[in-house]
Amino acid sequence: MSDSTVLENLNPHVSVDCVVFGFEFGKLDILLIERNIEFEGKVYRDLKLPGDLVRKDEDLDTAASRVLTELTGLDNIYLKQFLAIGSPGRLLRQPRDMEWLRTIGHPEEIVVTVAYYSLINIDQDKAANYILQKNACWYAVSEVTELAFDHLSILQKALQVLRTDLNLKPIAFELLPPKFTLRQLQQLYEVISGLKLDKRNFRKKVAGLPFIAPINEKQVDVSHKPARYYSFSHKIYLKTKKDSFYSAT
Amino acid sequence: MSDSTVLENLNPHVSVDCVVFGFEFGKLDILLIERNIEFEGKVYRDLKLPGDLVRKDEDLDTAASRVLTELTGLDNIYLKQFLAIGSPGRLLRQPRDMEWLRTIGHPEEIVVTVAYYSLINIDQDKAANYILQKNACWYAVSEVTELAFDHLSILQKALQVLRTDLNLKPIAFELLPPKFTLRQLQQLYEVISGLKLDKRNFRKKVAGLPFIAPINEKQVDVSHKPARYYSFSHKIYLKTKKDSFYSAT
DNA sequence: TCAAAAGTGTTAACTGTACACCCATGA
DNA sequence: TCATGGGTGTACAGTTAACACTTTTGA
Repeated sequence: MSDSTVLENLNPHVSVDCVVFGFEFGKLDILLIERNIEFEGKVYRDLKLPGDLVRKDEDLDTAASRVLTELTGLDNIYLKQFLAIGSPGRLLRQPRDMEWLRTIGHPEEIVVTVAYYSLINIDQDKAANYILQKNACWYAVSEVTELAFDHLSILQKALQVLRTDLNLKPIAFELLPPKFTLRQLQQLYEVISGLKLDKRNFRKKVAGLPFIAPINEKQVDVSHKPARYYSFSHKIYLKTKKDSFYSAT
Repeated sequence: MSDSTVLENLNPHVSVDCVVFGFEFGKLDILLIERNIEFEGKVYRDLKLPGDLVRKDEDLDTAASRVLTELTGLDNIYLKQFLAIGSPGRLLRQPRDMEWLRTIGHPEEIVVTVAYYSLINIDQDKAANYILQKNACWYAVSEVTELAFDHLSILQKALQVLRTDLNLKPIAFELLPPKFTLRQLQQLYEVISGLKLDKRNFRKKVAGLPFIAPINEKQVDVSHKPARYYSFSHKIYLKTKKDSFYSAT
C-alpha cells in the first residue's frame, strides 16, 4: 500500500490514544512516545501517549489494537476503551502542539479522540518478545507529571478506571507473566490501589480463589527463600466468578 | 440562527445518542423516539434512541446535554458517557435505516457515535415539569426488544454499566423524587439489579447510611399505613462516602 | 552470620443473611 | 373487616482485620 493510499484511507476526524501500562520491579510503568520539536528557535522534548488517526475501514477497537501492534510488535494485548473526548480545540493548548500536528501531516481538525488503556506483561524471561518502536520508552507512572496535549488528564482518568476495574475483573494477570509469585501479585494490587495490604490476609484470600493455583515450580538464583510460582486459569475463573473480584479495604 | 447556519455548524462525523432512564411505578423506563418511515411501499414504525450530530463549537457532554434539553425541556440532568462506537457501516444494518438518514438530511458518513446514559426522575407531584418533544415516549425497558440501527445493543450496554454504577455511586437518587420512600428505593435497586432483596436487611443497611435521612413527612391518601419519606443529602454523602455504595448479594 | 523475602494461624470485630409478625390506613 | 404495604429484631454464618515469628536462600 503506497503512502498516498494510506493517507486517503485515513479518517481525519477521529483518533485513538492508548495508555499502555506495564508492571515491573514493583512499580507501574507507562509507555510513552518522545516528541522532539523545534519551535520558535527552542527545542522541546515532550512526551505523549501513543496514538493515531483511525482508518476509514476499521473500527475503533481495531485502530487501537493496530497502534499497539505497530508500537510493540505484540498482538492480543488487553485493551479497554474508557473515554471519548471531543472538546473543540483540545489539541491546541500549546502553540507547539499545533506546530507538531502540522509537521507530521495530521489535520488540525481532529474532532474526537477515543482513549484506551492497555495492559502488557513485561516478561523478564523473554525480554526480547517485544520490540519497541523508535522513540517509545517505559516511564514510571508515579514520575509522569507533564504530557503533550491533554494527555496527562487522559492518563489520570485511565488510572481511575484501572483502579475500579482491578477489583471487578481479573485484569491483574494481564500485567503479570504467566508464572508469578504472590508477592508480585500483592505488589501489583498495592501499587495500583495505593494501599498497603496485609501479607497474611492477602494470601488467605488468594488461597480461597480456585482460579489462582500454585504450580510445582520455585524461583531460582534468588538470595532469599525462593517463592512458589502461581498461575491464573481463565477457564476456572469463568466457572467460579462472583460479582466482584478482589475488594481491598 | 438560520437553518443553513445550523447545518454549517454541524460536524457530520460525530453524533451522540442518549439512553434516558426513568423510574416509575416500580419499573424502569426508557425514553424513545418514534421514527415513521415509508420504505419500498411499506410503512415502518421503528423506535430509536434520542440523539443528534455534534456541533463544531460544542464538546460531547454539551451535545448530549443539549439533546436532552431539546427532548424534555429539562436542564441539569445526570449524564454519563459510557461508550464510543465507530464501526464502519454500523448505521446501515437495515436498508430503511439508510433511507431514513437521507430523509432527515443527515450525512451517511457519521463515523463515531458517543453514547450517554441519563437518569431522570419522573416526579408525579410535578407531572408538568417536563414537556416531551413530539414523537418521544416512555417505554418499559423490559419490553423493548427491537430498536433501529444498533441502538438495542447500546441499550444493553447501558444497562450493564448502570448496574455496575448503582453499587458504586449514589445514582439511585437521580431516578427518584427528592422525597422518596424506602420501598421505592428498594424497588429501584431490585428492578435494576434484577435481584430480590430482603426488606429488613435493606432497611437496616440504609439506616447505617448517614446521607439517607428520614424527614418529618408521610404519605397521604394511601390505602395502607403511610410510609415515611426519606431524602438524600449529597453534602453528607461527600463527607462520608466509602469505596462502594451499596453492594447487593 | 547476615540480609532479604517466604511462609504460616488465631482471635475479635464486623457484616451479611435468613426469617415472621403486628400496624395504620382507605375502601 | 379486608387488602395493602409499613415497619420492626434476633441469631448464626461468613468475612475482614490486626498481629509476629520461623524458614530458606545467596552473598
